Amino acid sequence: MIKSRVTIKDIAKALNLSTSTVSRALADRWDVNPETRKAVVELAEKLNYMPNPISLNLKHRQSFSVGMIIPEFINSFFPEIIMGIQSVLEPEGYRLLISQSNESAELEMKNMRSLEAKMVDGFIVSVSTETTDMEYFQTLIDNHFPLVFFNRVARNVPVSRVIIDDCKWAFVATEHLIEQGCRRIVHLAGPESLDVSAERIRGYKDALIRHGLPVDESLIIPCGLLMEKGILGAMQILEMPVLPDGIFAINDPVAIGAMKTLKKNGIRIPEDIAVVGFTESKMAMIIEPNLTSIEQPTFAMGKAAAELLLEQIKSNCEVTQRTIVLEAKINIRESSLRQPV
Amino acid sequence: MIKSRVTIKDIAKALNLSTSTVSRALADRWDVNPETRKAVVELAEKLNYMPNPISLNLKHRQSFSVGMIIPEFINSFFPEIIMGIQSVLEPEGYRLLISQSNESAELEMKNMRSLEAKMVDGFIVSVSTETTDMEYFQTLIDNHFPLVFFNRVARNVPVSRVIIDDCKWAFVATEHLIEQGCRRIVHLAGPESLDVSAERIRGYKDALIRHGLPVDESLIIPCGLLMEKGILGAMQILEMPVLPDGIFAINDPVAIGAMKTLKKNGIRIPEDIAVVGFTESKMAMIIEPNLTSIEQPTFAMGKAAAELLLEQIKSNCEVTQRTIVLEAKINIRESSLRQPV
DNA sequence: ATCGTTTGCGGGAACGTTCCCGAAGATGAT
DNA sequence: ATCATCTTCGGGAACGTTCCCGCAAACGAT
Repeated sequence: MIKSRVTIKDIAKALNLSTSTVSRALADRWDVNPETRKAVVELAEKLNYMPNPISLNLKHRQSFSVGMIIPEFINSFFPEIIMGIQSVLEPEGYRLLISQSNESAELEMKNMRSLEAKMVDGFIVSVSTETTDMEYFQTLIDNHFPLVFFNRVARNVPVSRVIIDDCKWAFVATEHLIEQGCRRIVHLAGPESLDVSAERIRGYKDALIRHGLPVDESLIIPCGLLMEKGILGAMQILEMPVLPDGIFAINDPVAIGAMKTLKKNGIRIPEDIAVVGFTESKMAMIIEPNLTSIEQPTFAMGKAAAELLLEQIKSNCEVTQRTIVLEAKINIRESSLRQPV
Repeated sequence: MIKSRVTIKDIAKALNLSTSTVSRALADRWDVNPETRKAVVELAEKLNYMPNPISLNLKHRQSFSVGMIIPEFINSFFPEIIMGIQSVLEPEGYRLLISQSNESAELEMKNMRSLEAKMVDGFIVSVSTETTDMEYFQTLIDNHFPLVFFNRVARNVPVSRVIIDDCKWAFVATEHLIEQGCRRIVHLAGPESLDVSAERIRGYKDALIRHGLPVDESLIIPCGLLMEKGILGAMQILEMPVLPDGIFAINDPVAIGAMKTLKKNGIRIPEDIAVVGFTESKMAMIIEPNLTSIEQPTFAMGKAAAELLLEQIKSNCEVTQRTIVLEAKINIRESSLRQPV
């Protein structure tokens, strides 16, 4: 490999200077003759000198890279968050190492250990559905290792996080259905292990109670996060003695799976059953009727998470445990529109 | 930051050995007393010693990371490829640094230079639609810098690539429409700057000719890659004096944009116009009717690209210029099915 | 002339690791 | 007993950079 880059030594030798002086000249220090500096800078330019980042890392005992742990990135949710993170990290000279857990706690742990061995300066994490053991995270925190959770946060761990108010927006989604005349609303719930699932159930119940509707636990169907689960959920709905007139789903794929199944069984949406999803996806605009959904500020979320992490890294890891709650919004579309707003 | 890791020195000091001996013991060299080795290994284990990758990088003058340049990753196409790449790179101890060009040649260049400064050991690239200047790539090749293109390859550059036979599969898609009885087939074409666009046009024309159909240049509508472009394309179609009876689109988003517009204008799919997309996406199964599409072997593509690159890196960058052509397949669904197969 | 002070530069250690080379002590052969 | 050989280990340079320290020359002030 002929990748012998120009080093500071080459410049020093060419100009008959010491490496120290060249280093200081390039760093724009005061104790170097303006003419010397000029010569150094010009030669560096000419030779296309780029400082070797690896040796700098060794000096600083930092890798200037951060590890990201996500469950998947086939849906556009996490890619959009990554874009937000990169927009902060890139200008600051940090690299992002992305690692998928495929919803497996074991792989999640393996990836984190691997990234730790690679000396990342911090972690940005969205936990898998399987993750229950918080010991490792706790150890990181105890060692003041920079760590930020987003979206799916670990329970009972004192750590910085970037989230939306899932309860509130589940409330908004459910309330919207009620306003559209729904009186018997099913909730296709997420995995129990996830904090967001519980929060959204809470918001769903709150909305029912607020509007004087009964909370019927049998209307809360544990589903999951995938489209296939939505199909299964819809099949359970079809077997109900009394059909519901509204569905609030944990996310868009589940909502869409349910819609496909219901439609196939001759149920009209939104006339018979109105549907609302969560976490805006491209698919919402493609399914017919278009899906009403809660839109999360993905880019801003990534941005905030990265900023929070950099703050921790740069502040020599003082314990700046903070929770940032971002705003979301509801996109009302045909799947829930029974009457003009 | 209390990230003082255990170093080889710590172990040496604790056991009253030299760093050389500890290094050799951990590297399982022959010239070290079995008892000494045992002591070293055990203490390393106990102290949870992890070799500092940065100092190793400095020694090897390699960063053990590869840069990836992609136009976007909101669609699932590139994420799936990334997964394929990671499956190869991870076990070999290489990191992947992903960088988006947002279809901008300028940003693409900026990102590549930035990654070069970070001393990546190679590049895996899918060029942006804007990229026309191949000089930089040529320079890399001249310097024997490890480089692999996939999917969207640079023209006229002698370099390794991983692709599918776009011409062939465009042929298959078009032929399928012909077999379904289509006689007047529109092609919603991709950006002219892209190699794949030209290849798919060629395959489209070949199929028409092979089946004795006229090639009408006015039926080739330059579109782009986004759903919005598909909508515009469909609007052009609607203004045609004679409507076509089939559409072959450059990709799924364009096909779906077109379908939505056509449906809105009362055109039945596939009865009036049959539609085929390209590069299988999740959306194909969601749009109604479900979209017939050409499915690319994304994971295998990423895997092959990574293997090709590692081969170049490890072989000290000998010029192993190779082109790997992978198989694809057609998924026939309702959007093109006029008669049972 | 003598003494501080400024200005500009170089020496060398350090970051954590590997690896070449040499040096002991033990062992074997003559 | 002598010498070659094997075994086991340590010294030290190197990777590219920064940074602390010290040193010399030039300068001004006394």
